Amino acid sequence: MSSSSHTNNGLKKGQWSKEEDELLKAYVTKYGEKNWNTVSKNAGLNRDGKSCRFRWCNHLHPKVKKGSFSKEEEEKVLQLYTKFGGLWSKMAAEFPGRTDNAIKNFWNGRKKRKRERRGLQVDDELNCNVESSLGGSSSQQVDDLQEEEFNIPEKNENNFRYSIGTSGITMAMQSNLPPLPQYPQIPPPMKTQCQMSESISSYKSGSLESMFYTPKNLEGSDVGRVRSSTTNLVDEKGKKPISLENDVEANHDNLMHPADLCCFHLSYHELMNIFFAKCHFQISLLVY
DNA sequence: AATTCCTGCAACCGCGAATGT
DNA sequence: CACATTCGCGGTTGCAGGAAT
Repeated sequence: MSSSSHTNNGLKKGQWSKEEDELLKAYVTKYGEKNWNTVSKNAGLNRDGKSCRFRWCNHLHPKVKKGSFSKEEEEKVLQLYTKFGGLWSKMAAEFPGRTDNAIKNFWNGRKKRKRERRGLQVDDELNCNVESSLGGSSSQQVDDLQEEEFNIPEKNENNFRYSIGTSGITMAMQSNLPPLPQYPQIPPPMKTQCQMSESISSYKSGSLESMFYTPKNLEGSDVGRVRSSTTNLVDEKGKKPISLENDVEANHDNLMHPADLCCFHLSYHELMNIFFAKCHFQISLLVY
């Protein structure tokens, strides 16, 4: 993108000059934010109407806040993402001072870095290979993620390896587990729409995200298949694959609320184990 | 000091929805 | 009702400047 480039109809493209900003600001302040094509003509700007609108809405509007996101703002973005998914304009509507474009840039920037660090292909994320978590390579991967994203200190390192990251909490238990602590009894899990037929507690490891944010459509609804090797998550029609990352980020509507967890025969001990180990993390971190 | 790499972010593009004629 | 125009959104690109080598 060159600051001096032009479109094929002679309109200017690229970076805005101070003079152009002043012209646009003066015009919009006087005549208001409408009919952007006439703004570009009448304000003496050799710019596309869309470009004028974008410049005003994202930079010149007096309510636009510039600069990097504070810690509080980062947390707010996270909250809004869990609420709206990738609907940037809706997020911006509840985020005074920040535009949809700014929020989108912030989010995509983080996501890009995260992916590059992990060195994962999207296809890899389609697979939640239960066995491989015990192997070593993938636990190294989650360790890296853990350190880089959240800086979580290891506890009981000889017995547990767990991590919280994009695809949720991954936990690989090794063979010499200590006895589980005693927790108050809870009623047996209820069977609901998913009708998982086996106890998920029999897994040695897996992605906790699949427990909390579970696609309503789990191909085949067959725990045996899930356990044996690969979990294929698909959309409502059962055709389009859903990556674990996209479970939350792109297919928010297809996800079950954590409150629907009762559809699984999930081991209470296993859940408690994870919660007590990492209780200072909010579940919302799972989508980060 | 020069070069390469990385990151943030401004801006463009295509598309669908809304509105006007 | 049909078509044209405008608007707004989300995805993507690529520049600029700082950091690392």
